[in-house]
Amino acid sequence: MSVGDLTKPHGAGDTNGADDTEPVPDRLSLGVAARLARYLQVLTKAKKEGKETISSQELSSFTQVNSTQIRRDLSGFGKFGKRGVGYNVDGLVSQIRKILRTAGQHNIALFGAGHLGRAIASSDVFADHGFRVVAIFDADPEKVGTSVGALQVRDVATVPQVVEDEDIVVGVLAVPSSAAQTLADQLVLSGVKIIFNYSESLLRVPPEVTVHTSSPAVDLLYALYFYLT
Amino acid sequence: MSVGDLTKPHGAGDTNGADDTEPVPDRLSLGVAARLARYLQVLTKAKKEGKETISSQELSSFTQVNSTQIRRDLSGFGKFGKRGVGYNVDGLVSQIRKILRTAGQHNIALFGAGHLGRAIASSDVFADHGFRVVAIFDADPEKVGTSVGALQVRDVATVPQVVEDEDIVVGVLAVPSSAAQTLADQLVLSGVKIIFNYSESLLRVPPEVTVHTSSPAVDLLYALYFYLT
DNA sequence: TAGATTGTTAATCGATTAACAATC
DNA sequence: TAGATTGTTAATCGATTAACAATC
Repeated sequence: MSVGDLTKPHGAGDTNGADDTEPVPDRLSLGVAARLARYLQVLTKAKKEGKETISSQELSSFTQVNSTQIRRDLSGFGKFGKRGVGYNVDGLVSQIRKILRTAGQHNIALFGAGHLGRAIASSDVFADHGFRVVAIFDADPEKVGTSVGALQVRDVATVPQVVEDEDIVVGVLAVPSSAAQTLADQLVLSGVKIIFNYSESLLRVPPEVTVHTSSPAVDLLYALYFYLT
Repeated sequence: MSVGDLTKPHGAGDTNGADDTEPVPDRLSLGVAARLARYLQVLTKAKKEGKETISSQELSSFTQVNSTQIRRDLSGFGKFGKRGVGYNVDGLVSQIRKILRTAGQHNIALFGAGHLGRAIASSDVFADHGFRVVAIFDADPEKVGTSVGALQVRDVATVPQVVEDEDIVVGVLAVPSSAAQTLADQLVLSGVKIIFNYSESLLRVPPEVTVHTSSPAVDLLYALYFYLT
């Protein structure tokens, strides 16, 4: 993923007047996109807890993002809030989904049927955001054919076929380091453009493919630093 | 964690001249700290793969951070690289650890002995960065006393005692949403200041406590957005 | 030497935030 | 109405990056 050319400020160049949803600009800046995704996470949880309305101040306390910035981020796309009241949780969720263009369903292939793989498959973190785990693979022949939730573990040899048949957009690697690069190569060959890496290895992929490496320890280091100082 | 007052630029106010390590400023800016932690993650993996030297360009390709910025981030603290060669991996790891003040060992208590808990306990993501899981808890009486790796699952009633005895700095919640807030409350009462939340719930904690919520789906949404546009 | 890569400058651009009028 | 919270302005400050001399 190149980072150099995504900087058009959101909302720039709008020419319409009295609507309450501005046209979504071509491309959000990296920061805005990241924050919107973050708001969405909190909103989704808030919705589960039955909250109907949320203020920028509340969103701020859960996201660590300044409340002015939250209002600014949102007001760039329309007037979603009610003064004196806050934002409607449901409404805001669908607005942000629209802005992030992730209102649809996206299919995930999961690699590794160990503890981590099973944890991911049974969790609804992904499901809440429109991602569905539609296939699980494991290199261990003994695991192939066994069930994980409603899915049967598949043989990794069938990856290209399954990617095509199931319209898979994201590959999630919950496998040992030793297996990760080979699987990444297969995913790339099969046309998958987004790889989520939970393994310890550094993946080498072509520039058009995005690898996101999970980094709980990095996040911890970061939190610890601000705790220690 | 308040975000408003951490903005002193790194390296500002230095008065020394001809050393190769500048004094570490009082507090890194949020961005620099986050990036340094990120570099550390890649360096740690590179080290495992036997790499002795790494260039800012290589670091850039694995971190998505511009190579100029990497050089700039590092040169703020000293001249760690060799022109024409790059950075020594080992050396850079210890320099960054020193800058982040996380060179020591820090103890973690893990909550939840399900799939996710076991995956975390058996992984070395944390161990690689000096974090050690020293206690595992579970609310299920049937699991208490069973083994997870070298550790025995403990009763959650013993949390305050264990936090004190084992000098626990971080609590990691790998439990269902329904249990998360209660455990967070207990951790706060026991004096733990950093909570890592893998559950689906929004945790309410006092301002001096930092909650980091894991958000793979948020990261995916973000990646997907830039893939779709 | 020739090639590579750092360290650093200088300029730009976006992010951040306090403050407050508008208004629910 | 009184209280609360949004939407927006205006000003500041930090992040970002191209470019290149220094030097391994």
